Amino acid sequence: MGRAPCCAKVGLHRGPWTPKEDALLTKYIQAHGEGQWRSLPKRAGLLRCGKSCRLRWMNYLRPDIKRGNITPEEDDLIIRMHSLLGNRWSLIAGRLPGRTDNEIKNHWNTHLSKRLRNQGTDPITHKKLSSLPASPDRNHASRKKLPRKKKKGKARENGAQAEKDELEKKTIVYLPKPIRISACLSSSIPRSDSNQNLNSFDSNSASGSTSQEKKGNAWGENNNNNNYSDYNYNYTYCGDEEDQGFVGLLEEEHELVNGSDMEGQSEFPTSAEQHGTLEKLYEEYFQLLNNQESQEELESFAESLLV
DNA sequence: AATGCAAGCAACCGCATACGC
DNA sequence: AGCGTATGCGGTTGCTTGCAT
Repeated sequence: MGRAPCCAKVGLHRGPWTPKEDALLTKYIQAHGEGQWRSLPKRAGLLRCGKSCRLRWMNYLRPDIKRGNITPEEDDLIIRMHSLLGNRWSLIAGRLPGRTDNEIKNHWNTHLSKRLRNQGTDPITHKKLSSLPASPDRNHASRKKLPRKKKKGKARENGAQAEKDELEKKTIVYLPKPIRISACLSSSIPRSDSNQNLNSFDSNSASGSTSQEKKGNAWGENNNNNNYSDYNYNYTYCGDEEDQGFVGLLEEEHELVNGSDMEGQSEFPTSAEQHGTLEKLYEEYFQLLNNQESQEELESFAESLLV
């Protein structure tokens, strides 16, 4: 179906944001809340496209964002989550309060994948690399050797995608595709009312959240009663084939197994508790990894990451 | 001090999907 | 049911910075 570009490209600013633009955007969102990204720039007096505003806000300006200093614990959790979820950066970010999907993605591409490779682990499959040369790294080192081109675009359909497809054929790892829960639940939550759920946004909740959860309080009010329901809202898992795929994925992690009661996994901690979120999750996962008795528990843990 | 290269990261782009009409 | 719009996500690009030569 035809689709209008997200913005008229003419006359709009691009590239790095200036402090003035940041201030305008912040001020506007403080006053009016998030959402309505398309019309926001105009109302806020910004010469940016809505997409750009959203991204800037989500990845940089939100008050709850932690920047830099990714801890070894976070690293480890990212690696483990990646082994379960693949490149679902927003889902991974959703379990790391204050981290954005972009930050995690960048961190992965620049540090973690490299580290895994150095440790003899394939960063894509998380399996031990054979003696074969490592798969080509698509990050800077390799890319910089090529002349810079203005255009990208269909890269996915071309070389990169072909390479990826080839890899997937070899590894046969079927990842579940997250879908919006409203497709599965009869009582869907309306999406674009910027005044709804004002209290549901946890100022410490992760990025990668949907507009739904982000509406409202980004300013630290209502820090009690926080919830992470956006993932309940946004992602559920209701495909049979893909279920099997996911199980298949888990089965490849043979050592995985039993552990704690996963009841309540969908209940995330309040902001007061969030400091322990990462630690708890990590511990839970670690227990599962080390307990060889029940694969089901691990599966349910993994599913809880999606639901 | 100047230059080139690599790393890091912010931002852009296209696509997928939900939703409203 | 079909179409158009809004939003979110992941892949990719390109600018900035730091380091090596």
